[in-house]
Amino acid sequence: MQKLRTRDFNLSDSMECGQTFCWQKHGEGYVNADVGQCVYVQQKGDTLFFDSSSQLNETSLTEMLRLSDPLDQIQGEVCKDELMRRAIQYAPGLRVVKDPEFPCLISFLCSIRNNIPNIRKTCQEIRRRYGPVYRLMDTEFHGMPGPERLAGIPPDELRELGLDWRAEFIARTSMSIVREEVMLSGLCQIPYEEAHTELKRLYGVGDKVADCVCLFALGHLEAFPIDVWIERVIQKHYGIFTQSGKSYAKKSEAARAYFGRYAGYAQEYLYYYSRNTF
DNA sequence: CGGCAGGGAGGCC
DNA sequence: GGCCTCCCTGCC
Repeated sequence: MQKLRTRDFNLSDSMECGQTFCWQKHGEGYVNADVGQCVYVQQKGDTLFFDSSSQLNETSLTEMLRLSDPLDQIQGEVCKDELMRRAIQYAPGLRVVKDPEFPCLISFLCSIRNNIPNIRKTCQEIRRRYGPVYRLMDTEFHGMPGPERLAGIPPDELRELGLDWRAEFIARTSMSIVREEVMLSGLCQIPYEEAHTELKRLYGVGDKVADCVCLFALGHLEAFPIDVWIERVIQKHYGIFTQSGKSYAKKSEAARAYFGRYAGYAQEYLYYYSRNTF
């Protein structure tokens, strides 16, 4: 096990807040097998203990967990009101993750009108049946298959994994990636709006899923995904976000204008806080 | 007046 | 949630 000292970071809050389906609880820590290898991390106090199936340096882990994000500054900038102050206080060590693009995209296609346990289950079923196997800590872990593999599976076969009608989204989106109709790599270097528009060209990817990929995989920290929970928070506390229009685009744009360049972090704090306390 | 873009509503997957 | 279709509105 390697060691990495951290500050202002809480692993379990970051893993359990609902932002990632690439990381899974394992023993006293969490495992991510979707990065071309298998990575294990656990936290004791301010120290992270980590291990991996091939090799992983501190820099890579720092990127995956966004440990270099200036959290003090971020929280200072998004803390615009009393509710946000409480939401930050509820999980001050919560950081946005940086998950790999394709697995993140697939997991959020699985999330469409689905509950978290079932999202985890269906994602894991895809990994178990089609993904590469890694060995770590005397245990086998399956990672998310790549687009080439997924595109070759008949939608009906995917459907039976519990994916139902989402299978069509996954099959067609995977095919589009294989055909390079949309280039996932590269979307982190172009502006958020352009990446969002580009992602929506994929069949099954709408405003919300595109924002999740922008935030959790591409590092576009201004992305503000609006799901039913965040929508409730908006209705109850941020009526101002609906003043210039009730469409998704207008509301998320208003949230970005209000919270600023780190609106995605604000969304995470609000999401986690509201789901666990309201 | 017509044509057409944009947003809301409902049904279906 | 996303897609599709229908319908209303607003605009030049």
